[in-house]
Amino acid sequence: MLHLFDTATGTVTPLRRRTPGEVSMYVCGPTVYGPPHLGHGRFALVFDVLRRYLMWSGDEVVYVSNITDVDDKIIDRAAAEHTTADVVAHHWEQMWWQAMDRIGVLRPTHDPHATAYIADMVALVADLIDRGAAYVLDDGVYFDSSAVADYGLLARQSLDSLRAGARVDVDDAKRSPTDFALWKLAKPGEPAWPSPWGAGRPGWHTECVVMSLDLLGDGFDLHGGGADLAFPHHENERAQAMACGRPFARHWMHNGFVEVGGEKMSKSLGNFTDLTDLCDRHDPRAYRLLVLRSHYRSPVEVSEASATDATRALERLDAFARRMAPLLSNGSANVSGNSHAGVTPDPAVLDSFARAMDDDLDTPAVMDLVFTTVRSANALADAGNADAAAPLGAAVFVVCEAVGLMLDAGAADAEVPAELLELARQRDAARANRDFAAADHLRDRIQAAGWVVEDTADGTALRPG
RNA sequence: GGCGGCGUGGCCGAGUGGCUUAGGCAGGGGCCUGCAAAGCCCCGUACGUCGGUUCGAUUCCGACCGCCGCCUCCA
Repeated sequence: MLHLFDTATGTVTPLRRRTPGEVSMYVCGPTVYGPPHLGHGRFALVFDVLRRYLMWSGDEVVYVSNITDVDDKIIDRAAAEHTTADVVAHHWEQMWWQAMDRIGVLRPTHDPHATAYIADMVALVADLIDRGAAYVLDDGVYFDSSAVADYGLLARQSLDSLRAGARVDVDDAKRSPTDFALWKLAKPGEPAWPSPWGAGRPGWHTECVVMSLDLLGDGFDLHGGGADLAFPHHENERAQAMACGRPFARHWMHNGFVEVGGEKMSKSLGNFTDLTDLCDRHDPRAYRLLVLRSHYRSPVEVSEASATDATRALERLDAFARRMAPLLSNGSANVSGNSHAGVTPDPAVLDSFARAMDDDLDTPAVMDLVFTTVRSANALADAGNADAAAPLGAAVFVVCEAVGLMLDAGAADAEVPAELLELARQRDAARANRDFAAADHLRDRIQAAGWVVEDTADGTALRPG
C-alpha cells in the first residue's frame, strides 16, 4: 500500500483512492513563456516516477497536467519580441514536449490548456461572486480569502499570520493581501476574452481548479507540483473549490527544489539550469538517475560534477545490461530496452522494490537495491553461475523500467560500421595467433574511431565510446 | 517578523539510539586479463558547535552558529 507525505496534514499517510484500482492525479504544468529548466524537469520526473510505479502496481492512472498558455509573462515576452502571446505560447509549448520526450516523461492522459477553459472559468468566477466569496474592483475580480475557514492549510499557517507576513504593496484596493485576482481586466493590446465584468483574462489560480474538476471530477485523488506551488497557488485553487462547495484533491504532494551551489536554482546562475542544455551535455537519463537518487522532498544538487557522476553510474548499469541481455533473451530475440523475456525476475528484489516505493517513494533505497543487485548478479556471473545471475538481472530490468530508467543493452552488430566489425574480426584472429602487437594495433584503430573495445567470451565486442 | 527545512567521509546522497552504522562517483590496494576494458574483493571510518538525557547519540532534548526555502511571479 503506497504511503505518501501529504502537505495538507504534514504526515505520511496511505494514498486513499476515490475508486479502488484507479488513481486520478493532477500535476501543475508549465507556463509556456521560456525554455524548460531543471526545476520543471524535476517535478516532471518525480511525478512520472510516481505514475509509472502506480501503473506497475496495477493501478489505472489518469494523469492530467496542464499548459498555462495565458499569463502576464507570456504577454510580456510577446511584447518584447514584437509578436503575439499566442505565438510565444505555442513555440514554448513545443519546446516543453520535446524536452519531456527527451527525459522520458510519459505524455499526460490529458493536457488541458487554459485558453480552452475560459468560459468555464468565467462561470466559476460568477459563481464565487454569487456565493459572496469574491468581489469586483475596477481592475478585476478578487477572491476573498476570508471566505474559506481553513485558508492557509497548505501553507500550514493561519490567515492572520499570512497577512502579517505579506510583502505585497498595499497600493491596490484588495481587501486583504491574501486575496487574489480571479479575473484581470485587459489593458489595451492585451489578449482578452469577454466576461460580465469586462474583457480580460483569468487569474493564474483559477484554471487548475476548473480543469482538474472537469477532467478528474470532484474529490480526485492527488494534486501535485513543485514546493513553491503549495502556497499560494495550490492554496488558492483549493480555496476556490472549497468556496464553491466542491470537494477538491484528497492528497497533496510537493517536490523539493533543484539547487545549484546550495541555492535554489535560478536563471542568473548560468545556462546549466536549462533542461535542454543538460540533455545536450549529458545522457538525458542521467538527470532521472540524479532525481531518483535523492528523495523527492529533499533538495537535489545539480552541477556539471553531479551530472557526470550520474552518467558514470549509468554506464555501469548499461554495462550490466549488456552483460545480462544474452542471458535474458533466450539468445535469439533482439534485446533492446528492458526486455527480459523468458526469465522470472527475482521475487525478493521486486518485493524490496515495492516496500521502498510504498514508503513515500523511497527511490534512494531503490537505487541502493539496484546497484547492490547488480553487484550480486555480476559476482554470480563471474563465478560462472549464469542461471543464478539471470533472475537478478531480470529484476534489475523490471525495477529500472518501473521507475522509467531505461537501460541500454547496447548496439546490435548491425549498428556497428562494417569496417569496424572487420577490424574486430581481424583482431580476434591476431589474438588467436598470439600476435598481440597486431591485436593492439587493431584495437587502437577501433578506439580511434570512437568505439570502446571489450574482450568477451565471444571475442571482441564494440560499443560507442 | 511569521512558518518550515537543512548542516553526514574528496564529491553526490540515504539512514539509524549500540548490531559488519546505504548506494553511486572519485581515490588506493588486490584478483581476473597477453595487455586493456568490463567485472569481483578489500580499504577510507563521516555525521556543524556546545551542553543535556542515556550504560551508550551521528541518531532524542536544548541552546548556539551557519545555510536554505515559503510568506510576491516561480516547478
